[in-house]
Amino acid sequence: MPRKPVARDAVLDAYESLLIEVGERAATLDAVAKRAGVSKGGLLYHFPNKEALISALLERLDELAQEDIEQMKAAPDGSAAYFIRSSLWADTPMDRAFVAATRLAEVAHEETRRRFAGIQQQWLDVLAEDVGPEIAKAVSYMGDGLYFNAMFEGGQGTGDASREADVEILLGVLDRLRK
Amino acid sequence: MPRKPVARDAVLDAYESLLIEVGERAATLDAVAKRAGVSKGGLLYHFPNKEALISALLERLDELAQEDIEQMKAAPDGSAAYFIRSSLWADTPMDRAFVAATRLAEVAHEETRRRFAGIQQQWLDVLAEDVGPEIAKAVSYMGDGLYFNAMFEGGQGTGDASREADVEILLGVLDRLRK
DNA sequence: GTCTATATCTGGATAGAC
DNA sequence: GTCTATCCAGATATAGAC
Repeated sequence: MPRKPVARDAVLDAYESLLIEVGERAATLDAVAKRAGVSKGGLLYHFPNKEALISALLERLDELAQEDIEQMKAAPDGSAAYFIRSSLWADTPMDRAFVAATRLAEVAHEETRRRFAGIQQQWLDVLAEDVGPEIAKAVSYMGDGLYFNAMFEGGQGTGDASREADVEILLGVLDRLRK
Repeated sequence: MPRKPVARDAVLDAYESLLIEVGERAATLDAVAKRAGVSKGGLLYHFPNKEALISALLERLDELAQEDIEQMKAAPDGSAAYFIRSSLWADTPMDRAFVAATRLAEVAHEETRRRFAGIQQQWLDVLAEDVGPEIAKAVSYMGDGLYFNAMFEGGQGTGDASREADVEILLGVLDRLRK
């Protein structure tokens, strides 16, 4: 099994962090290299160009999303409740990869959008098994709304208790809909 | 009453369109000038720098948002239903200004984010009058989720009937919650 | 594998002619 | 008011030394 070099991962982590913290525009190769503690040349050895960096990020996102879907399916109180709870920023590897990728999608990166659509659809399918197709839509949109709102407010959704309260409210709404 | 020059509006329209269609990154002064049919120098006569362009866009957004809030309050079947319906991309002046501004918010433009938060809060207040604070949250998030999803999929949410069906579903869910 | 130096290009902005 | 010409900074990417 070929082990990936650590420097490569460090670069990818740095790129991800910068996308989250300062946005796509400021996540330059210079900034990424500096954050990762390598030179620009060093960075470009691992990722020949910026697209390669993006591709690697999307690969990572897909892997983490698959794991997340499994977790969701196995959630004891149902995938819908799991989904709503996980729509809160928790700084997990999945959250980080997802938000980072979102920054790219906004910049009209088509490949990124396609990936999102795929993940989205899988979520919806799992939700439909739990609560049926209609409520699945409602849950899916609520979760997305929560997610995007949290993203907007402070770069990294810095610990605001109000969103957590909102999660409780949405879980309450879900219960009402289940009946 | 001082009439604003048409060229100025043309420039602003061009900037808005480009933000929607190609994203923040590609909405350069060059591109905006070309789209508006003026030279870069001509553009910079009306807007001395890019920030001025952004400010003007946010002003426009605020004006349109205030009008929208009034419409929402006056909606015959309640503000919640109005809100859900208006979360679909309809290529209205309001939609255009909103989505364009979203592109900036993603790029971590703080002023833009503040404006969004303000509008968001006003919507929530109006919704709460209609359906109470809890359901207001649910409706708000569903609407936002719908909005962002539509935004993501094709630059301008090019006429897909499936989202319209989703609106009907969400209206149905709203009815169930109202009881 | 990683670094330095450098080439190339593009975007934002200024200066001044018309 | 609008244009052309130009400057400057910063971003991507290449070349080649170590």
